Amino acid sequence: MSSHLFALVDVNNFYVSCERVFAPKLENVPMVVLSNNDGCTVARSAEVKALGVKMGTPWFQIKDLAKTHGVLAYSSNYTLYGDMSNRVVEVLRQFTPNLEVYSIDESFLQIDAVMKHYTDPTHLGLTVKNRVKDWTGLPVCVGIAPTKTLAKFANHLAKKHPQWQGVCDLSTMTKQDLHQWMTEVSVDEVWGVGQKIAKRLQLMGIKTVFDLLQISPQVMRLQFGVVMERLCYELRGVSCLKLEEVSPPKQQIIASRSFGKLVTSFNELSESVATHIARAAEKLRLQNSVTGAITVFIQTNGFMRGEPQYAQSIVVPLPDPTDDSLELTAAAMSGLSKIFRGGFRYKKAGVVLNLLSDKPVVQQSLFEDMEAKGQSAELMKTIDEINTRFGSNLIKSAAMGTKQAWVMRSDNRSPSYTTNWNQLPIAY
DNA sequence: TCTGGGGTCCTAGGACCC
DNA sequence: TCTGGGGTCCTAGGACCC
Repeated sequence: MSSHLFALVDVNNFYVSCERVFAPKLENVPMVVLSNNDGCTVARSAEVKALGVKMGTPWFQIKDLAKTHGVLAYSSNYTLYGDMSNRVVEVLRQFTPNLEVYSIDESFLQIDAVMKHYTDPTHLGLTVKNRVKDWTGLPVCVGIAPTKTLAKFANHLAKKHPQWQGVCDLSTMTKQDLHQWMTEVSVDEVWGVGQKIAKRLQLMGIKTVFDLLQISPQVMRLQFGVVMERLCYELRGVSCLKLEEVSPPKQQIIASRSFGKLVTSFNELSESVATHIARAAEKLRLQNSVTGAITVFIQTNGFMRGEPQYAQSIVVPLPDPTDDSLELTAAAMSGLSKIFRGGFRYKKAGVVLNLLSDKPVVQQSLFEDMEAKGQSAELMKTIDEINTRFGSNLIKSAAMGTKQAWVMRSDNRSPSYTTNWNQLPIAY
């Protein structure tokens, strides 16, 4: 098996750092960046994190604390952040073309092929970090490991332990040291473990990353599903998640906003929906795409207990796929009129453009068809693997549709196992 | 004894991410 | 009083067809 080496490069406190590049006097000043309507904190400086302010905390809840500690608050400027993000990626591309832009402030680099230019992975990491700082003014941390999930973990360690100067390489670490670090980090820090799963893990007595490492991936598969199974393999150093160099085409475009004030009338809602359609349609044309159906949704403020709640959405199919604002607006209005109810105070409205997939329309399902299309080898392998893992002839046949692959159990309870075709674990 | 069974598409909802 | 916006993937189950 070929072994990989991934580096995750992540800008520290991205939005805050962007603001600081253009206003150096903000360096070391406690500050936050706020979301739309100045509702939530979406970025916190290190000083504010140290005060215990969590990501996403509503601004009104920390206003007093902010006053006491002289915390400055900035409204967000996404144009600026997008521009800075591009600059960082340009610098990273100097190191390798094998790069995945994972989010506005994070990129994965596959670095095995370029390691020969460096004394060790840490050397590469430090070089990356320093060059990004020199060329963009932004501070980054680098996590290096044989899988993406472990690289995430390494990045987390790099951020928490300044003595490493922002670079943490797990690939050359001894097993004992790695396990020691894993016992010191809570399992909810793992990439892919959110609130709900963390809670269930807690109940099972799994508290640290190391605890999770002790459970076999097959067992976790039965309890939690295929995503968790992959995660467990990744923690063990078995790479299941590939580098996604070319970002797949979007499946949907969303435009939505909360209202500054609650609104009650159809007219107010229709005005905002029209605005959202205009923004979404612009994005749509920008990527030369068309939509075959749009979703319109409206909702009241779920935080207001005791207030009558209403949330509804509707899918409006379009007779012909289009990117035309007028047609889309007309469709959206007809949808809105169907879901609008008077007597409620609305907080949010939005639209979703459902993009047409360029995947083949249905491939008739049976296995022989796949054989003809030359897709059976991989499928057979997968079936074998599943049968081996579950210790019996669980799988009878398999098929593939537009979005999913599924397999039939030999006991005819079907479909027992469906999964996104491209997302099957690729290594064991 | 067992009320048809297999195949496909679609939607809703849950979970996660930044 | 005041609680973001934009995405992805996976699964279960209903509708429908023959």
